[in-house]
Amino acid sequence: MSITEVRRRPESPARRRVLDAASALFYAEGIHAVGIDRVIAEAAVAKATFYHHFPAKDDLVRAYLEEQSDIIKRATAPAGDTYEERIVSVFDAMGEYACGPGFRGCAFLNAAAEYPDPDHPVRRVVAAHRAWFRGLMEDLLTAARHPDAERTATMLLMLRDALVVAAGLDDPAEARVLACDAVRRVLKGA
Amino acid sequence: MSITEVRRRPESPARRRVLDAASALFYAEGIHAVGIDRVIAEAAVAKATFYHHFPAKDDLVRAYLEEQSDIIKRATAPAGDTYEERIVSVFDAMGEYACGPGFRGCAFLNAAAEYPDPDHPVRRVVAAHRAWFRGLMEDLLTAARHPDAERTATMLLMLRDALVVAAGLDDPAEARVLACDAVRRVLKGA
DNA sequence: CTTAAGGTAGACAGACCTGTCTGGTAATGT
DNA sequence: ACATTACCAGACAGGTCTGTCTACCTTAAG
Repeated sequence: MSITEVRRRPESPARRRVLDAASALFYAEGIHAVGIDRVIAEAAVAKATFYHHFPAKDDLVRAYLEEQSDIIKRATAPAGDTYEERIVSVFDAMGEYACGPGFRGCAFLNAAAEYPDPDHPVRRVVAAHRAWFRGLMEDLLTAARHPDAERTATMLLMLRDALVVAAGLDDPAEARVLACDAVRRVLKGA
Repeated sequence: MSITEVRRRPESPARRRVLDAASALFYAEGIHAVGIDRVIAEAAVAKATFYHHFPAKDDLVRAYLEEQSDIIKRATAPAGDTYEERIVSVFDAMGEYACGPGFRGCAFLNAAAEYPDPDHPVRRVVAAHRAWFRGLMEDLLTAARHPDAERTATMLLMLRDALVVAAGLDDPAEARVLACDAVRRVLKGA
């Protein structure tokens, strides 16, 4: 499997349709609640084709979460003059997204709730995404010579969790405003 | 179904065993992942007996969450001299519990992840529990004449979510300390 | 031209799911 | 004495789950 090969067939249409259908269904209804038959029907793909691209359902779940992680990483661009503005801008963008239609909490936290084993490949993707976010926060803090970057970065990761959970269960607009406010208070209170 | 009747048979042994087995299994492995057959086998109860006490699986799930909510409410006793200490004590107690064995995040958030419909009875129990916690925080804040009790109470609810999520996915001891610290910063930054 | 890869359609196996039903036992309150 | 209630054992129905398999079609590279 050379790089050339990967480039030559970076994506097959059938695989793309499967991943799109699975992403929408898994996120909207939960992973265990959606069967393979539903996915292949929605994707208009033969069963053999599905199992050709994804040897098992868990591989599809992993691909779904990895793609979500990539999308979020690409869409996350801290903006602002001060380090505080840059950090708040990340939370505000997340809050804005959470106010859009079809938001149902965090795909990673929802998935983790369905996979109890921390060593499961799916949980590893969740852990990797959270580690990425925490690293982003720590980078922004250390670049600004924040006196307590490590601990504060973990707190900001926790506030991320708070935002997506509250936005999924209660009022997203309120969660957006309060999360940004809480971020400012946490940054100031160091 | 008079009060006398309810008092006379407040609990049957078989129902108790079912609820205990279901609580352990649902929390440890997830709700959709555990079938009725597993529950009745673990509870050593006949299938007809189970369906006699719980007409459908969702009734069992609701009873499970309602009992968890009652247990938490009974175990939650804010302690301390200042209002800040009383609030932090609640978070510290939650953090201590999260450091114990078998902790796998918040039963309510995990359940909500598996029930997408906000109007579902299970989701209503989740909403009621969260509303109780937020109300407890608001009461403690208003009793201390906090200038921004309503908004701060919601922030504290969000920090509760942050604590249970982080404790379930990362290091519970660290989550405990950082959550308490974040609570203090949020209270001071009003 | 041949071969390989990707695709379609759908039957099939074997397990597990929820929920119903039959039939019988034991205790209890009236 | 009688009726109700709780409980047990387990068969059963109808559906869904994951995953395998056969059989055939199409396209493109070597």
